[in-house]
Amino acid sequence: MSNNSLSETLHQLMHTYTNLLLEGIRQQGVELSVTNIRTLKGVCYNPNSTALSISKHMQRDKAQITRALNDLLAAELILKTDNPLDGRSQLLQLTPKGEEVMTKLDAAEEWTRQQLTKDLSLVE
Amino acid sequence: MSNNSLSETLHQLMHTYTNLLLEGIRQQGVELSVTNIRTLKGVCYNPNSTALSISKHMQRDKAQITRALNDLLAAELILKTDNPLDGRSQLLQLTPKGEEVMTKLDAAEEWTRQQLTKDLSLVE
DNA sequence: CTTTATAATTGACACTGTCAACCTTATTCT
DNA sequence: AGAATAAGGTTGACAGTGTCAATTATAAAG
Repeated sequence: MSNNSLSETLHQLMHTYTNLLLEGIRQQGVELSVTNIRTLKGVCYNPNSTALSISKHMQRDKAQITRALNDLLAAELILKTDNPLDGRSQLLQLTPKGEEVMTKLDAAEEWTRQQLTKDLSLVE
Repeated sequence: MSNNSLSETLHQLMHTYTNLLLEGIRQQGVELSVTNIRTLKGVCYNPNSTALSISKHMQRDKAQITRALNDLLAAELILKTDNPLDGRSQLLQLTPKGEEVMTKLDAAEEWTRQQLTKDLSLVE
């Protein structure tokens, strides 16, 4: 009768989580897509990262990373500096504004986790 | 340093699972998108379902359901019959071909679950 | 110095999710 | 009954995500 497959459970969980996360992010006054946020976090947690290192570390398509980084640059959340070791790539780092956003994201993520836990506890 | 947030974990899990699932589905010779498959399963597990009942049961946008049902109709996996109780809606059911695909999907999903478990066991 | 490999970018496309507008049929209210 | 309102379904439009192939510029190898 009802469908309790792993697949459906995961999709539902992801749907719920993503919408909660976006709500939390908007509450913090941040106007970024989830993809861009993940990329920003990638820059934050990988010092001296390049586009490729983030792509590999996060197992995401490098085209996607390039576009996300452009958005983050336009929003002045990250900086690109020439890589002294390789003229083809640039090193990435957060701007102060990027750091600010990161703390807001941490708060949003923690709020989301609490909301999700709350929802789950209702299921018991 | 590294990013072990719930958000990133969920995204990675979903990415891995979806790709495995698609691989399993293709192995079974089925050429449907995940969305269409989920909708087919919705029809299967909700007898006498209508587009709206599936939309509500799966918490998905009814526009999305309409389009998925059209794809499933075109693939001759489901049938629409006039709803005798409401001239606005139609009842949905699987065709024999749809039933066949469902058994393949069950196999694909089980295979996917095993692959995922295998991957997880490697992490220990 | 030519060939080959790598970092990054760009274009193109499929899939997913969401919202608003719309059409048709039911229902409700006088 | 007839008008107003609600509900089922469809369509159009768009943002976001993921993937692949081709391209450009630089580095490394022979």
